[in-house]
Parts: sequence; structure tokens; C-alpha cells
Amino acid sequence: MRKIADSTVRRLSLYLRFLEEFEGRGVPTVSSTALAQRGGTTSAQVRKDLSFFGSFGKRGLGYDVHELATTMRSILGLGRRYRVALVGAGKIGSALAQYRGFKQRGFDIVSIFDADAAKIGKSWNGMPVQDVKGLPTALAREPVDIAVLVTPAESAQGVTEVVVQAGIKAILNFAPIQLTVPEDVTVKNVNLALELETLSYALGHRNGDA
Amino acid sequence: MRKIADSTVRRLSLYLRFLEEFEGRGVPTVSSTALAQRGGTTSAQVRKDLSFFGSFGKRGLGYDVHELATTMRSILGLGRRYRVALVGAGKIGSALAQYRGFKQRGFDIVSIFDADAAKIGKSWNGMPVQDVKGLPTALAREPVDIAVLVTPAESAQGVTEVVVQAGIKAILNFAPIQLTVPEDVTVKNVNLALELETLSYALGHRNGDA
DNA sequence: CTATCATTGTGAAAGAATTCACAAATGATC
DNA sequence: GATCATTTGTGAATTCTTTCACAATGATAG
Repeated sequence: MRKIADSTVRRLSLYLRFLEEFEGRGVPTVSSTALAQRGGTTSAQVRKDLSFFGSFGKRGLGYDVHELATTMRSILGLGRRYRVALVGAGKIGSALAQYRGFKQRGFDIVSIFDADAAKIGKSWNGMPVQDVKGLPTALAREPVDIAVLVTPAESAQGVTEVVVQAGIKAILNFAPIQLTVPEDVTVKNVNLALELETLSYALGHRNGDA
Repeated sequence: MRKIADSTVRRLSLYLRFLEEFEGRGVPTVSSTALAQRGGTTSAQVRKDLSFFGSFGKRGLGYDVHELATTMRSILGLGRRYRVALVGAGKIGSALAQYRGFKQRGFDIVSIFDADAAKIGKSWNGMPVQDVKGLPTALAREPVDIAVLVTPAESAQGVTEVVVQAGIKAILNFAPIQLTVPEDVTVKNVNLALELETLSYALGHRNGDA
């Protein structure tokens, strides 16, 4: 299988969202142009993205919405549910634990860990906050597919090593630090302060109109 | 001023974080190689990124940590504080409102809005939740630099039009929808479900070792 | 003062991603 | 069943980004 660019995969995920919206509204077919408009890109880009995986459209007609949605879910690996462990029971962790969007899209948070004695044992959204020291044992008993790290920057690399040791291959990292992992482990970073800083850059460098 | 790639600006923001760490530890100088390692990139990339803005290093020596940090803050527009309005007082909004990292890095959330009558008037982290209908008036009285949108997908475009009308030029959008804005307005999207979906793709397409 | 070593800054080369542009296919219409 | 209007799929061209590689510079030691 050829290497697919991350930017392509991200767009596929966007297309899928629109397809599901159209599916819900009972729209039967959609053109690359329509998908492009909703995704903020061009029709050629849409067609090129899809072409990496096969050819799914009918010339003159466009794409069958339901069929393409199904194909996309399969390509993105969304035909199943994923078990997610959340490490870090702070503000953001709390919000994520309660966020509906995850469950809706197939990601079930099945366990929560923290290092803070004050939090351990408390019930959180129906789940007990477990001691992070018990992570290896807990993951051995109940394996998960994805770890979401919402720890302080200092502890993130340590936790990473534990979850990697436990065999986890996918990490969503909110800690503002670059994690070091073996190459068969995939890390995605979400760095909110960084996003604000790119906005601050943009504000300072707009060329033009007040 | 030449157009600088978004990827470059994001890396600058990462470099700055490391520089501030070194600054705190009293390290006097740093080489492009050291910065690269911490940022998960290459020394050539670091030097190229910096070269878009000038030449800040000393050959044979590297970069003066404090001096480069100051320069970077200035390039990124971080020499000032930014006023931020939060629209949407849900789970994620709540977490953001309380998140220390923003204030620490110069972003002050100064007002919170929601459409839900049950939330309006409640105090949130010391601020009253205001009716989103009053957004234009409130922004006219107390202008902000950045709007953070944490609304449901359905309302995001509507709110966008209101804040754009109010003259806001920078939006951080958490709603899973592509916003349409005039070209002098910058939008950054944070889409958590999408991040998980790229992980799910990666899990399904790892080539190799179990 | 000279030799040596480290490290920057930057054109040029290589590599990726996006856009162009058009032949091929399909359905609709008369 | 011929013609027209659409829209895909894709090689080629273009544009953007990263990496290479090396001359230029500065610090240091003897």
C-alpha cells in the first residue's frame, strides 16, 4: 500500500462528515465540486484524494453518497469501535471524558488515570479515576487501542513510555511537548496554545485592509 | 513581506517553547541542531525557518537563547496580550475557560457567551455567561482580538458572521464545520474527532510489526 | 598569528502536494 | 440513436516545502 499523505487522510475525514450529512438528508449523489465546496478545497483535490484508493464515482453523475460514505468509513478504519484510555483527569481531560462527539464517532473512553491522590477513586462520568501507577496492570487486563494524554508536559514522556510498553500504537497528545516514540507508534499532537500563537502571528502580519 | 508557510509559523512557535525552557534553565546559547532535536525536525529546517525573518545566529557558536526568544516573540506577535471572547459555554468551553495555558501565554478570556437560557447569567470562572444575542453590543463596547467558537456545528457559521461583522479578524474554531469568512479573517480549526480518525486510519494501515 | 573546529546562512537540488486540462464515460433529451 | 451537458479519473505541469551541501564566519588554542 502506497504511503498516503496525512493531509489527504484529514481531508477524507472531512469529506466523510459531509457525506454523512448528505446521507442524513437523503441526498442520493454528490459531485466532487459539491464535496470540495463544503470542505474548503477544489474538485480536483477531492478527485485526486479519492483516486489514491480507487475510483468510486460515475462519470457524468458524481458519487453515490451512501456507497462513498461506506467506502470512506472502511478506508478510515471506522467500521469498528475503538477503546480509548484517558490519562490525566484535569480540566481538559474532564471535558474530553464528557464530550459526546467521541462516542458518536466510534471512540469509547473506557478508563481514566491520574497521578493526583485527591482525584484517584473519584467517579468521573461513571468511571473511577485510577492511579496512573496501575496503568500497566490495567492495560494488560483491559487492552485499549488509543491513549489520550492530557497530562502536564513534564509527565507526558514518562506516561508515553508506559503506554508504548503496554503495546499501544496510537496516541493523541495534548501535552505541549514533542513525544519520542518507536516508529511503529503514531502520535497526533493537539496544542491549543500553538493554535492561538499562529492566530497571533496572522493578526500581526495581515497585509492590508484595516 | 513574503508569505510565510503555516507549517513554518507552527514550528517557530515550537522553537519558542524550547527557547523559553532553555532561558529558564539559564542556558546561554543553542545550536540549530539542538533546537531541531527538541522540535522533531532537522537543523537545516530550523535554519531555513529562521532565515525567512533574518539572520540571528553566530557562525560557529549558535544562537543567543534570550535574544532569539525575544525575536521570536516579536515575530509571533507575542509582545502583547490578546483579548479573547469564548462563544459556547459547554464542556469544552468550560475547560478552555479554566485552562491556565492561555493566560500564561498572553491570551485573556474576557467574555463568555451562550444561547442556552439555562446558562445565561451563571458565573463562570468569575465571568457572567452572556446571551449570545448581545454579542454585537458587547463586542462594540469591549472589543476583542480573537473569538473562540465552541458552539454546535449548526450555529457556528451564524456566530461567525456576527463576530466578523463586529470586526474580529481571528477565529479559533472547535465546531466540526468549515467556516466561510472574508479573506482578511484568519480561521484555525481544531477538530478532535478528526484527529482520532487519522489515528484510526494509521492503526488500520500500519505496515509492519505487530 | 595561524590552524582548527563548529556552526550558520543560503542557493541549488530533490521531493511532495496541488492544480491544470482533457479524454473517457454516462445520463438526459429530442 | 445521435447529440448535448456533465462529471470523473489521471498524466503532466506547476507550485510549494524540505533537504543537501558547502562557502563564509567566528571562536579557540597553541
